[in-house]
Formats: sequence, C-alpha cells, structure tokens
Amino acid sequence: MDRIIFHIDVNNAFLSWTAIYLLEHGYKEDIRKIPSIIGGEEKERRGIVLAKSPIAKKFGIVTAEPIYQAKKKCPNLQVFPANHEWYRIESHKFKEYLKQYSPVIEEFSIDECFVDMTGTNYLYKNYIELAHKIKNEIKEKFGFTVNVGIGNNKLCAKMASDFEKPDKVHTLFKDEIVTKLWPLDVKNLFMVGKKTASELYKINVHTVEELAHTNIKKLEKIFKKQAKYLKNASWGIDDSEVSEANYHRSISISTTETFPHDIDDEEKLKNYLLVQTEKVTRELREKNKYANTVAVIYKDKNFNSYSAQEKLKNPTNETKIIYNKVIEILDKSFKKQPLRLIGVRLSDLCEQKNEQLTIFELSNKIEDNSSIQKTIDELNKKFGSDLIIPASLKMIAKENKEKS
DNA sequence: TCTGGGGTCCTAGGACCC
DNA sequence: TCTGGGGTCCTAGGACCC
Repeated sequence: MDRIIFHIDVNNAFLSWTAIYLLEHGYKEDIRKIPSIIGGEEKERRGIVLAKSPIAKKFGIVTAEPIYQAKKKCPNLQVFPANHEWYRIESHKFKEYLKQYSPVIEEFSIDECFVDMTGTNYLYKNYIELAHKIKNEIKEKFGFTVNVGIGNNKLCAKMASDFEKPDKVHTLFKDEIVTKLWPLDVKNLFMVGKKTASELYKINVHTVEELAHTNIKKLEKIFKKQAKYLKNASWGIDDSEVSEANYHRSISISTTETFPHDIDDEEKLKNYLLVQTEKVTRELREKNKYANTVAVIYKDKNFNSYSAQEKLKNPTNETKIIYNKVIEILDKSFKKQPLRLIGVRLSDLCEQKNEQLTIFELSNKIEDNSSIQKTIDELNKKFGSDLIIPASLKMIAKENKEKS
C-alpha cells in the first residue's frame, strides 16, 4: 500500500511569529503587510536577512543577504530582531496541535514537520480535504498560515509543499512525477545546492527530467555517493521513514558567536569559550548524553573558517573536563590572527558514560561533581541562568588561571 | 555597513597496525 | 634490504539544509 505523507511548513515563520508577538503586545501594525524583514543587529555585524515580508520580497530582497544591501533595494524597509525563544513557543504549539491527527510526526526544523497519515483515511473523506482542514484550523487557531504538501514519501511531500506559497495545499503523488516534478529546474530539487546545480549544468543537465535520464555511471564519476540520491530524487523515490527519533537522536551540539569587533586577545577568547562550553555542556546534561569529541570552531576576519577537534579519553558531560580540552585545543590550533567568530562543538555523543577507570582515576571519582552539576543546572532552570552560572564559571576561570 | 546560528553527512588524507 | 596492501581510526574541510 502506498504511504501518505504530509509535509507541513509554516509560511514565513520568523516574520509571521514576530508579527503575532507584536500584535499581542500592542503593536498597531501587522508587519506582514508592510515592507519588513527579520534580521540580526547590523552594528554587531550579524546583519543578514532571516525572513522577509511579501512586499519586501517584491523589492528583490532575498534571505541571507546583508541588511545594508536590502535597505538599498528598499529604503523604508523596517527591520525587526529575531526572538528565538518566542519562535520555540509557537513551534511547540503548532506541533502539539498536529498530534491529534497522527501519532507519527517527525520534526524537521523549527517550522517544518512530516506527518505520516497512512491509514487515517477512514476518518476523513480524503487526504486533500484533510489537508485543507488542518491548514485552515491552524490559520484560525494560531493566526499564521502554512503550506501542506502531500506525497507518497517524505521527499515528494517536501517538494510539494514548496510549489506555491502561501496558504496552499499541493500534491505530488507517484503518478504526478512526470507532470509536476520533471519540468522543474534541478536546482529546485531538495538537497541540490549551488555547487551541485552548477556541476549538473556543466554536463548539460538543467531539468529534473534530464537528470532522470542521465546515465548513473556518468553521475557517479562526478557526484560519487550523492549520485544515487540524485537519480532517485529525480524519479521521486525515497524510502526513509517518518520517525520522531530522526529528530531527537542528536549527533552533535554546538554554539558559535560572531563578535562585534575582531578579537585576537586570547584571554577574551577564553572567556567566550567558557560561556559557550557552559552552554553546550548544560544542553548535553539536559539530554542525558555524553560527548566523546570536542571541537573549537574559528572564522577569521577574512571569513575563512577552520576548526580543530580532539577525542576525549572517556565520554563526559562535565563542564570542567570539556573546558580544559577546549583550552588545550585552542593552544594548539589558534592561528593568532584576529577572529570574527569562535565556537564550541561536542560530537560523537553517546547515552552512557561507559568508562574504563584505572585505580588512580577511581580514587579521583570520590570527588565526582556530576551530581553537583545537575543541581546547578536545576537551580539555573528555576531561577534563571544569571544566578548560579557566573559563580560556577568564575570558579573554573579562576582554577584555569592558577594553572597557567 | 558585506556575509547568523544550529545542524547532518560525506570525502580525502594521514597514522597506525598486521 | 629499497619498501605491498588492506583495514580502521581520526581529523579537517566542504556541501547542504532550515
């Protein structure tokens, strides 16, 4: 039996959600109806467009372009800051609502999810009507619009929800591949970015149909493992399951920060790294995971990125151990050139500590502070991070200074 | 006044072992 | 004595997504 998968995508999520927030807090104007964008702080050098209103789009403003450039295109553009905490609240509401229609939901990002509707048709007249019902209910209940894409697998549902926006339902069933998918430019295919598209153009493949009829051997020469994906995608083939676990498995945790001014002072960098280490290790502990690998991420003033990583002897979630590793990596890998960004990434995550202790390490275990750490995390959660964090951070910073 | 932040997956190359 | 070849682990970097 064919599966029925919905892909539900919030239209202009950041802009819509900010518009709702502003309206609920007494702002008179609906920013969806004026030339507006959500963007980072220009002076802090985080000034790129994260989302744009339909009118802003008409001025040729595109996502991810610098705000100063967007303003050139549209001088009376209104810029609003992102409110990620609010977005998480809105996202949660919307996904909880969807659970009444099917238990099989996979979050794909903050504003998208897949829902497996296979076998629910006895409850509703047909899937297209059900999609309209969901779309309209979300609009009435929450005040924002969504696109619903329907297909026999995740790929087709995802492609369908992208066809025409906003506030639309589209299908891309098996028997519609030739008429709806094949005429598209290959660059529209999910997972085909700039680089892949230009490689395809070079071998004279411009449409999905042309890709579908390109010899797999020829594709493999250029795209290696990706060739099989490309070929399958062009025929609308995708066997992957809709599964909650796909989203919650968590393979890495990272945080980065772009500085208002380039920094090459190592003490300042270490302060940033300490705050970042605290952030990622806390998330690690919340997820009950342990990290095996620690990385430091850099971006220099010319926007060139580099990174360095090292494995830990044993998986851990303790701030102190991980921070010491971070500093060790910094000492070895920092190129002593001014940086515009620094970050920490924990990867190779596992569920269990599963360590092999030597007798020496075992005796150190008596001073294990993992329970203290948990208590601190809980207190922070209850009273806000300002209370406990600075103390714990200062402690580590101090110890570190004494060492050096 | 150039270019956010959080992710996943893949590949190439070096080290090391047998 | 003049150096094969396979396997595994690890790291760095890049492509892509939202």
